[in-house]
Amino acid sequence: MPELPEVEVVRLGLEAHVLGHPISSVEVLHPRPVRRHLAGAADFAARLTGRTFTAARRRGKYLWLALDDGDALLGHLGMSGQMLVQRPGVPDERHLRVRLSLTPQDGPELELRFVDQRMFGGLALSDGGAVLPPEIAHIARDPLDEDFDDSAFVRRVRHSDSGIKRMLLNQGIVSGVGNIYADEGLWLARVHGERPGSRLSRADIERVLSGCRQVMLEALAQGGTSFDALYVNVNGQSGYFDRSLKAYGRESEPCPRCGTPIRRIAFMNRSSYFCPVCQPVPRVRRKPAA
DNA sequence: CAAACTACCTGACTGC
DNA sequence: TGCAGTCAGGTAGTTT
Repeated sequence: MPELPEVEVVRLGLEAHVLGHPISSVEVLHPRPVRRHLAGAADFAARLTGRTFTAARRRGKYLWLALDDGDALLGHLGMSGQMLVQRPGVPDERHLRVRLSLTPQDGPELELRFVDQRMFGGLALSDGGAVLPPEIAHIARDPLDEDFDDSAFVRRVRHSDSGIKRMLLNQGIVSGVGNIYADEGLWLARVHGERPGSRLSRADIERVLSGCRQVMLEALAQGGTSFDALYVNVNGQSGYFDRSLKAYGRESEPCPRCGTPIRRIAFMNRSSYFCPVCQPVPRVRRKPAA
């Protein structure tokens, strides 16, 4: 499940491999991943053909490839998306959805392939989106962005009665954090995800932020190992998941800090994992007497 | 107007 | 063996 670190690894791989090579053809094999391109698949293909990528950028879990004329190819990996850089002739992946053929001035042809089993992700051509696509103007900066405003985040959290995990997952407040890293960051900070923002101290919120940063930087360090071989590791998977998670997916296993079994609860149609001792469940707030 | 809910998708897995 | 049901979860759109 690609969250910020996985998307950043993909961005680094794209930056290393696809910039400066004219797009010679575009093939859309399934309409759904280009559904956000309202003019349709044929227009999507026609408008990309002949153009060249000049930069690979990211905000949160969105990434985009700037084009030489100020537009951009905007992408999101959704739940299962991958960007693969392949030589032509390598057999198509089972869930290959879009193929961009690139023709470098010198050197062999390349393909940028968008592969996505579940098709929650997608690609679109963003008019004027080279610097920041207008389609994602509502997406907040992510905690690894040097311009992320910690004190504004703290203020916003403390002015809301929403649970802290809900706010971590709200990409309009802070981007890049998904269910997995939210649980890990909260575990590191020893804060329960259902504690209302308004009842957290400044220090609590700062610990949550730094917890999220820590776990995302660790994942990035593990996932960003080698992408200069072809058959790029531009795939939205980091080796982080199985190895280093402390809480997520570890129901009934001992908390690495105190040994208490990790608990799982339903949350927003998904799961939350936490240590009931390190991260005490907030006392249920009683409604004011009528 | 913010918060909460639902649709979108496929494949791995579980239980009968 | 087969098949229905459940789960995974980011985002946008809808409802409350």
